[in-house]
Amino acid sequence: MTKKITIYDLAQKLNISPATVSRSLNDHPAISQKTKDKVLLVAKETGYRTNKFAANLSKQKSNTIGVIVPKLNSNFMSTVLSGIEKIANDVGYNLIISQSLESEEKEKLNAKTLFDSGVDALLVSLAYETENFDHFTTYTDRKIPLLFFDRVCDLPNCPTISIDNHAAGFDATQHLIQQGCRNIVHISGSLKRNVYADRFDGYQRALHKNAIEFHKENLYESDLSIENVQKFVERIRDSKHKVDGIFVSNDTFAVHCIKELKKEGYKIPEDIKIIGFNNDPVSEVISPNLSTIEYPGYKMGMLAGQSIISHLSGSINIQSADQILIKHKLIIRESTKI
Amino acid sequence: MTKKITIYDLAQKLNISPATVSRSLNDHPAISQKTKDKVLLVAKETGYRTNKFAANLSKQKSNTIGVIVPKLNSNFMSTVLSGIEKIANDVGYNLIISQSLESEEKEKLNAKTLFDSGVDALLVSLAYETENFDHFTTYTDRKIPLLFFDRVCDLPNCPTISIDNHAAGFDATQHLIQQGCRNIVHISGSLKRNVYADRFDGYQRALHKNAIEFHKENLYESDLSIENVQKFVERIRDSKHKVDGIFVSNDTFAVHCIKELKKEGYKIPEDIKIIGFNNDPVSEVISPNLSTIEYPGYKMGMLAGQSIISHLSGSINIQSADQILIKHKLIIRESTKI
DNA sequence: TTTATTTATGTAATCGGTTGCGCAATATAT
DNA sequence: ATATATTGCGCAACCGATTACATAAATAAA
Repeated sequence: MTKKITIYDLAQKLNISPATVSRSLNDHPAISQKTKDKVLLVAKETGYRTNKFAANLSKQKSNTIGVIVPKLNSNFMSTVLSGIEKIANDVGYNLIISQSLESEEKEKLNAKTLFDSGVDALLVSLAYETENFDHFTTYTDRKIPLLFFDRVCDLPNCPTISIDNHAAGFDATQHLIQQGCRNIVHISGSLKRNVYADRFDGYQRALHKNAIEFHKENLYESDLSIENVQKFVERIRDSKHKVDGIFVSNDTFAVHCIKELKKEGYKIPEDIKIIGFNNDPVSEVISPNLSTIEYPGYKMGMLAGQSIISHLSGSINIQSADQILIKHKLIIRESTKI
Repeated sequence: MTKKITIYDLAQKLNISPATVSRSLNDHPAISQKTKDKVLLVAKETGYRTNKFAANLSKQKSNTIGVIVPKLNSNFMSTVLSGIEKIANDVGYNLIISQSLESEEKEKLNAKTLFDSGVDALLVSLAYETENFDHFTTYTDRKIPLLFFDRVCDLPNCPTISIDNHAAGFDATQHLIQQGCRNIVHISGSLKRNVYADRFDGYQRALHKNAIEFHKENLYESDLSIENVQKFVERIRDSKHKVDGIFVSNDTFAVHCIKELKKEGYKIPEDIKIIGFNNDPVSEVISPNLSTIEYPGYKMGMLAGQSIISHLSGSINIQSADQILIKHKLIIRESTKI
C-alpha cells in the first residue's frame, strides 16, 4: 500500500533540501529546532522509514553484530545468547546468529559470510575442532572488533570473556577430595578448547595438592555426546582401581552418567560421588540432585554484549579489559554428600 | 591492510566496464564464458568481496530473515532456532534473531526494527501477551513473507506451522483417562495463545468423550513460571475432589510439579499420574520419567525455514501450504503407569 | 555602517553495485 | 551479398542516504 517515502519526498513537501532533511532526522546540531520539528512532523505523518540499505552504504556500518556459536540448542548457549540479545536490542543493535555445528569448516564459512554481511563486530565461541584461526584475520586486519566468549583463544587484541576454568576445575575436584574421594575420574570435552583444558588442569592441580597421583586412565576425553555415557560407565565399572568420584565437564553428561550408574546398581553418592559443570536446570531435576559449578551464562552474554558495544561506541577504556573473568561458584548438592 | 576492491577496480584492471564485471560475478547469461572466467580469476586474485550494502541498496533485498521469538533460552525455542538456522545457512541466508521476552510492546519494537533492517521475510512465534497484530501489517502490506510458528495467529495470507494441539491435548488427556484418572487437572499457559487454548480444548473434548464432567476449578492458568508450582501443588492438595491426574502444558513445569508433589508425600504415578508436553530432555531425567507429547522442534524449525525460503525464491506452490501441521506423538513413561 | 562571526541551509559528490536500453559484432537465413 | 537474428558488452541512470564544502542569512563586534 504505502509506497516508500524517501528523504527526497520529504524535502519536496517541505521545500527544503534532502540534506537538511537527513540532518534533521539525525538531530544534527547545525539545524534549527524549528526546521527539525517540521521535518519530524512530516516524517511522522507520511510514515517515513529510513532506508537502512542506503544508510549502511554511505556510512559503511550496519548496526549489526555477528555471533558464531557451536550450537544454538544447548541450555548454556541459548542463555548466553539471550543475554547478548538483551543488551544489543536495548541499544538498537541487531544480532545475526549462526552456528558452526562444531565444525571448523563451517565456522570459517560463517565468519566469511558475516564479514560480507558487514557486521560491525563479531562475537565467537569456538567450535570443538577449530585449530587454525586465520579466518579471523579478516576482522583483525580491518580493525573490526572481535571478542571470544566461553570457548576462547588467544589472539592479539581480542578480548575474551570466560570464567576461571582452572580455578573452577580445581574447586570441583577439591570438593570431591574433601568428601573423601581418592580415585577420581575426569570426563572432559576436547582438550583443544581452553574450557576443557583448563578444567583438566585444575583437576590435576587439586590432585597434586592433595598428594594424589594422577592416572591418565582416569581422563576420559570425548565430545560429550550422550552416546558415550554407556561406554564410560562400563569403563568405570571395569576399572582396576575402584572409582569413587567423577568430575564431569558438563551437567547434561553428568546427569546421564548418574542414570546409567544407578542402572548398574551404583548408589550415588554412597558408592560414587559426582560433580558436574554449568548448573543446568537438569542438575536440580536428577535424583540425587547434582553438585555442580555455577556458570552464569546470562551474565556472560550481557557482559559480552556490553563489552563489544562499548568498543563500537568508542568508549575510552577499550583496550583496558583484555580478559574478563566471571566468578564461578561451587554448588553442593546431594550427589557429593558424604 | 587489504583495501576494499570494487567492481570498478576490477573493471579497470580488465579493461572492461563495471557492468560486465557485475554481470560476470552474478553469472549473467548475456556474458561470454571467456569473460566470466577472466573476471572470476582476477576477482579471486585481488580478494574481491562484494559490498553487500551496495548490493542490498540496489536490489532492495538483504538475504536476511528476521526471527522473533518469546525467549531464546528455552530448550524448545533454541531447538527450533537451530533448525531454522541450519536451513537458512545452507542456502546463504542470514538470520537476525530477536526476543520479545513475552512482551507485546517489545514484539512491536522488534517487528519495526527488523522491518527497517530490511529483512526479506519474518518468522514469528508470538509473545504471551500479544492481542493486537497491527505491527505485522507493515509486512503484509508490502508483501513481505510472514510466517508464524508454534504460537501462531490467524492472519490472512500468513502461513503457520505448528502441531495439532487439539489432538495432542486430546491424546494426553485420553491417555490419563485410560490409565484410570477421573479427576484431571489441566495446567495451562495463557489461553490467549493458540497452543494453550487448543490443548485445553483437546483436554475438554477428551473429558467429554469419556462422559467426565469438566470442572472449571480444574483449569490452572498461568505463565508457567516455576514460581507457581508450589501454589498449584497446594491447590491440588487442598482440592475438594481428590485429583488423580495432571496434564501440564509444559515439561519443565511438570517436572517441578513432580518434585514438589513428591515432597508433599505423593507417590507418582500411584497417587497422581502426570503427563507433560514437549518431550524436553528433563522429562527423561526426572524420576519417575515423565510421560509427555513429543513436539519435534528441530523439524519445525527446518520446515519453517524451508517454507519461508521457498516463498522467497518464488516457488510455485507458495499459497498452497497455508497451514503446516507436524505430527506429534504420545510418549508413555513411568509417570502415568498404572 | 561596515566587517567579522555565527548559524542555518543548500549543492553535489560519494558509497558500490544493478540493470534497462542501445549498439556493435558475429552468426544465420534468404 | 543483403537482410535478420543473436550474442556480448558498454552507457548511464538508479537505489537512498550521508557529508565535506560552499553560501546565504542573521547576529555581534568594531
